[in-house]
Amino acid sequence: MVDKYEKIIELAKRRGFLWPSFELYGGTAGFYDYGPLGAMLKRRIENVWRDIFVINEGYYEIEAPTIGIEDIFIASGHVGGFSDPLTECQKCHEDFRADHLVQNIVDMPDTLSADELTEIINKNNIRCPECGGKLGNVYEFNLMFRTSIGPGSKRAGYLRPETAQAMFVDFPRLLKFYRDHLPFGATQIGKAYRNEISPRQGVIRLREFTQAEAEIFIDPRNKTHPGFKEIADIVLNFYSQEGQINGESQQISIGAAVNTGIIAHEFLGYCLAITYRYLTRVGVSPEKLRFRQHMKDEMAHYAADCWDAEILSDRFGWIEVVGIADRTDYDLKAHAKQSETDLTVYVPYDRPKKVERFVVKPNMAALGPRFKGKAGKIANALKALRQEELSGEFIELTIDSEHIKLEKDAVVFETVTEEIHGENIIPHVIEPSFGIDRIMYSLLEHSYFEEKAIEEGEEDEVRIVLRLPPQVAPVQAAVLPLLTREKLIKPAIEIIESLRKAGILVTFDDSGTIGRRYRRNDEIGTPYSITVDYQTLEDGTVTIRERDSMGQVRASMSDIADNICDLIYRGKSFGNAGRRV
RNA sequence: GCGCCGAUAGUGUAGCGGUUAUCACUGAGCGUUGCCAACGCUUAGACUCGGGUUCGAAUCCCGAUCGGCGCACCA
Repeated sequence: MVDKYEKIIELAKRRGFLWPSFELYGGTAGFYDYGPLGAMLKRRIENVWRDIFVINEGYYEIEAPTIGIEDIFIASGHVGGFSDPLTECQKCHEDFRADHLVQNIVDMPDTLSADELTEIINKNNIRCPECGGKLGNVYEFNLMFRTSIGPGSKRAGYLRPETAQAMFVDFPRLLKFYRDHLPFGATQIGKAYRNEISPRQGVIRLREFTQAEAEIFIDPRNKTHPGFKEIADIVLNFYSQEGQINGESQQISIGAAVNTGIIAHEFLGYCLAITYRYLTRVGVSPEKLRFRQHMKDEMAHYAADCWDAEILSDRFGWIEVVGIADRTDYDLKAHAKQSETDLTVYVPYDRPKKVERFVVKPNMAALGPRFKGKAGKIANALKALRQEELSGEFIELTIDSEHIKLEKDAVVFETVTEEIHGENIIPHVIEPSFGIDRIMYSLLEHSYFEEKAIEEGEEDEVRIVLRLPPQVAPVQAAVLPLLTREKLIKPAIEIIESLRKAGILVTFDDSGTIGRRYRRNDEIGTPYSITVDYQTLEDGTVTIRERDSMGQVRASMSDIADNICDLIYRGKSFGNAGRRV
């Protein structure tokens, strides 16, 4: 049985969307090349993402190295947490999580090093749970690709396992760029790398893949979104925590989902909405799309709420293509700690707050000469005292088990009223994270149709057509002379030139019959075919043929580029592109 | 990593120890062709890799690689 996955992969290979990498040398699992059409399709998918997140939401794009230094991934937890301690049975060669094997013997097995785990296994004579064989030395399998920076191996570098970290690391710069105002966001589209143990399923699980991520920094006390009203009525297919327990999803509006607490807050709801708009705009079928909430135990401990956009695929079922999480202040805190840098935002109050503060000022001019080296300690001890303790005739202190008695003029204190104009807060981070490769595969699958040709007397001809949205189709128009005649080729070339000047990717094809050429273009999703015939020579008109309906209109050659641009980018209906034929 | 199955032109396939590796589609060229995979002629193109058995291997055996499925893994 040939399923849709096989058909897509076969088409993708044959027509130049996806090729296994290094195929000449036998290929390597987990790597794919994007061929000429695939690269263009991917670029267009990314550009729609840019249009939404960068241009319309205003989250500027940055570009950081794909290699990161060790500190970053210590802070992010990938150095310590993105690996598992494994031990292999010497007899049956089964791999086991070493920390799981010793969890009944020691308290915190996940804090132990590989060597410590090996020792514990040997001491306690732990054997293979499967066959009772001897277990080998414990080793850390980290899913990051490690390399070294510069000569030697002193400075470790890692290929980034996600694009997100750069936005956290650049936080102080971004904050200045956005002139100290929350909320703001930054995005990145780029490669990420994970050394998967056993990648499979084509482009669904890759060792090198493309992410499009946004990190949006918001005020933790205000998780509303100014654009929420505008999207509140959008109905999505929700698969909530509760829904998963009951095994059913529900169709409700985002507004209702936020009001009833299914979605934690407006900002996440808004991100779900733009994710929905994005995915359907690039060609994902809405009925094969759902938003699944992470279960409590599935969510990272620091996350406030997390939703995945999942797409239904023929072979793999529901696959995760987008993750949308409220990561709270976890990442900024982690980097603040690791870098010993303040990663907070000063947020002014609407009105300054009056705060009463008790201020103690030790009289250092008196304490210094009298206590010499101890003066500092005494001063600090004085500052810690309360008003009652300072108000007596004498002040008594014990410093380093030495009793000290001071006159009351050793210190001045007062209660001052200060105006506080704001405070430093650690923003919370909303992270929509898109897997571009998976999205591209999904929309190939959702765009792929086989149609029975309706010609009479013909055998069961099947028309393969890729119904990609015109704005992401790699080839946007084909120009076809009806016959291979010099007279017809000449105007065709003129048309090609005008389309190219307008930024339209266009192909020329005069090989084979016109029907064959239409079919070739249907298969790669070319939305429009422009055919030059003998009437063109008489009145300067051509036919435009629409991929999906196979209908045709006759339109003027003189403004053909504008006409095609309107069809592709500006939502002009095909019927308005010319006179029906 | 483990187990099972598989790998032949661009694609899909036949061949399962013995000529020059089958067929279809596809691609290219020429002719023909007045709008949906027409036709004729010409032409291009493959046994995943490495060992072994054998007089002889695409075919049998072993290993590797890749792919599919199941297990494990998927912060």
